[in-house]
Amino acid sequence: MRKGAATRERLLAIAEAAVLAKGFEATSIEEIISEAGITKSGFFYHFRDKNELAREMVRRYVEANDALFDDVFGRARELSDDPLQALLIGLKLLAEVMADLPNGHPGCLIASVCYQERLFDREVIELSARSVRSWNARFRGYFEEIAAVHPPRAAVDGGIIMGRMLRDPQRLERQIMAFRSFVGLAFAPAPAPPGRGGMS
Amino acid sequence: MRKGAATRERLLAIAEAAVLAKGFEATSIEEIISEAGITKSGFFYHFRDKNELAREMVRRYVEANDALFDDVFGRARELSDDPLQALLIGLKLLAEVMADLPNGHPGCLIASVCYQERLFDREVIELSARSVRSWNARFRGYFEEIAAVHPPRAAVDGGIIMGRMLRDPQRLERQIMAFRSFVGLAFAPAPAPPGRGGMS
Amino acid sequence: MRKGAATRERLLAIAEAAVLAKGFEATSIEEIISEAGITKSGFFYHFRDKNELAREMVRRYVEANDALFDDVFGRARELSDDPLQALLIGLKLLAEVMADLPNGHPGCLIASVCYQERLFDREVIELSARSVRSWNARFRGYFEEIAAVHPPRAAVDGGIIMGRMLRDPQRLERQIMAFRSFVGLAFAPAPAPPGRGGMS
Amino acid sequence: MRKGAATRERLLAIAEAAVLAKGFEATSIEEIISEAGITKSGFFYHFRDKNELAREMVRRYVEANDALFDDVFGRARELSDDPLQALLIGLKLLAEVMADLPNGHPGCLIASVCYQERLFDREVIELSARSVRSWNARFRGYFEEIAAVHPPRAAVDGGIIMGRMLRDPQRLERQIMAFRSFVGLAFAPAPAPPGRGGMS
DNA sequence: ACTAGCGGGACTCCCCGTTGTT
DNA sequence: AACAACGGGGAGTCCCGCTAGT
Repeated sequence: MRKGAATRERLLAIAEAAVLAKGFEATSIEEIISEAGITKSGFFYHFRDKNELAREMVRRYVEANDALFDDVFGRARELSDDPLQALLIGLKLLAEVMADLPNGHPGCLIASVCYQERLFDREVIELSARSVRSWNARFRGYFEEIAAVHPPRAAVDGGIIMGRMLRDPQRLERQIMAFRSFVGLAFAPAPAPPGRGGMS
Repeated sequence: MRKGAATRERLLAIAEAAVLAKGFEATSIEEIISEAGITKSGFFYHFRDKNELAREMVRRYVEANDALFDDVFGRARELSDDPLQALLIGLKLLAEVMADLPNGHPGCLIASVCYQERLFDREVIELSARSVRSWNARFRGYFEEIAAVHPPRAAVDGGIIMGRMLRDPQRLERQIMAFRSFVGLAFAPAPAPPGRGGMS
Repeated sequence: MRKGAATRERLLAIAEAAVLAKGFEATSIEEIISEAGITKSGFFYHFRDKNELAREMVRRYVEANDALFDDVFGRARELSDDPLQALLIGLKLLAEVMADLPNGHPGCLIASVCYQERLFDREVIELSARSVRSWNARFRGYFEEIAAVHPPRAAVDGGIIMGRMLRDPQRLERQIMAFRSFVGLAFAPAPAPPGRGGMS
Repeated sequence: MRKGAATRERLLAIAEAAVLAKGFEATSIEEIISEAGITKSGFFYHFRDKNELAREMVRRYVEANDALFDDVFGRARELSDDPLQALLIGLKLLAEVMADLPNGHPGCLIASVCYQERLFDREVIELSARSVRSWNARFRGYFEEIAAVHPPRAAVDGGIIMGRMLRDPQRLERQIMAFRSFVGLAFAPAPAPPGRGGMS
């Protein structure tokens, strides 16, 4: 019972690393178990099939990620009462965490899933989509808190990956426009941001 | 010879769609040829092996993408002499192109390659990296032109995917910091329209 | 110990149904235990291996069958002193029993074994053969009793299955000839009701 | 094209022999190909999967059987104008054919299928049922021709196997009753067959 | 510019049975 | 009387690529 849980955890960790490097289909069970030092029977005792492995892998990743975000932005919150300052501090902390990873960020498991969506069952891709939506909600929440204090000057959101994951075709368009307004802000003479009418 | 080129093109198109949906490893030659209506021998007449298919697929994708960018930003250039205005117009045009795609952007083949890098030979991933670098160079060029005219207020660039593709672990950190400065700009003292947020 | 016997009996019943539907090899232990609601270890507590299950299954089936025959023909005997009448009564009773089974006769386990003989150890197929021989002996006995009273007009016995089970290649030939003499009798000059025909 | 058909035929013959000896599930593809002297790839070139093998195997068996019956009873017909005599001759010829088989009748593939029905797809079991029905129809036809000339004295038909194959639970009951009337005929004083009222 | 037929080698999944524990 | 965890060993499927033809 105790040993079983440890084995299971090891399998998930090994699988995650392999999937990030080669994709899900290209990651064979044989290779996972050979690294874990058990046999196929052991693997199939813990996971009924490869898709159950995927499910648990994604679940694990999402949980870890949420915990990290909660931790980072929670600590940031304690350092400043101004929500804008808190977010900026949080992002700085996050950047530091990422910078501390030994060989770069291993990559986003969700993005990997998204580019092989046909391989996974409903549950896995719903899990992924839900997780993306929760990140979205988190930042939207922060922005609304900030907007209540500081008047905003521009709007942002997703990208190609989010558009795929959430099945929202307009998201890419909005994202390009957001980048555009960022460019506008970055180079604009201090006040007077680029308005819609004056440009296209 | 004419018929051959058409068959080859069909194979590449079918393969690209399948790879975007399921990844490269999960896309079998057998499935491509069955959709193309030829036999395996026919496939191997056109491509010596699966990696040559990948190579030509990526080459095709990069060329189409570069042509699109050249077209969009070239036309934008003709509409304004100010490089900042030109970039903003170009991005607007790009967003329109993306919005016109029937069922959303099919996804980025390069990103797909990036998340399965172990599967491809040197040439394919170099091709991809070169392409990413060229997009980078393109925008850097634009930014430099702009900076020569307008004093900049912040700096930008990549993300997780770029970091992976170009093997530059610090890029993610820089990207988070860029997003951070964007947030700083967006809410800095100055009036403007309200917005929502997110991250890719 | 009481609970154990019940579990064991349940296992045998589930196994018998599954074997009749799919054959012995196709009936996995895993599926039996899942239907019985226990684990594999529980199964191996009751049966040392799969062949012991087969043995006990066949033994159980043969015993039940013999008991049924003893009962039916025993009761028939009490109803008439003439052995021919007794046999005819017994067959009628048997037909009634079969007609009362809810969804038809489940099939003959012995026939099933016979068509997968390579899968079983000596003991199982000997058990089966002995059982077939005992049915044979039973009917031969009845026939001899009858022949002592009524002069016979023809002779009968086995079929393909019996031929296989008893390893007697001539049996099929004899069976066809028996059917032939039956046909001869049925249509021989003498009045009687009309009929339809077939063959097993 | 020529070589392919020969290989395919060999595979079918080997498979049939093995299935008759051990059942379908217990007959592994590996063992078939090893006897045929080719590799698994060769096998899967000819049959998409194991069930397609089963389908073609049954189809082949039914065709051969029908051809044999047509031949035997056709020849019998030419030897006598009386349908009863023709059937009796045909059965004699059939018995001779069976007796000439080197090591006894290999067994009935249809019976084998019938005892593992859960393993096969719809098409296979329908094929089998259709074939059984066609045997039935054949004999019924003969009997009707005969009955038109000779007044019949009893009725017959199927058995356990037919009951299973055709999903007709009453068939076994009728079969026992047929055997009963046969016994009655065999031992009855020449005329006056056993009537219903006088016995049960 | 293709096709038929097959080799060789995974990969997923499953299955029977064992060992240690309760 | 039964469970957790795993060993060892295929079975069936599929896939990439080659050769010989046409």
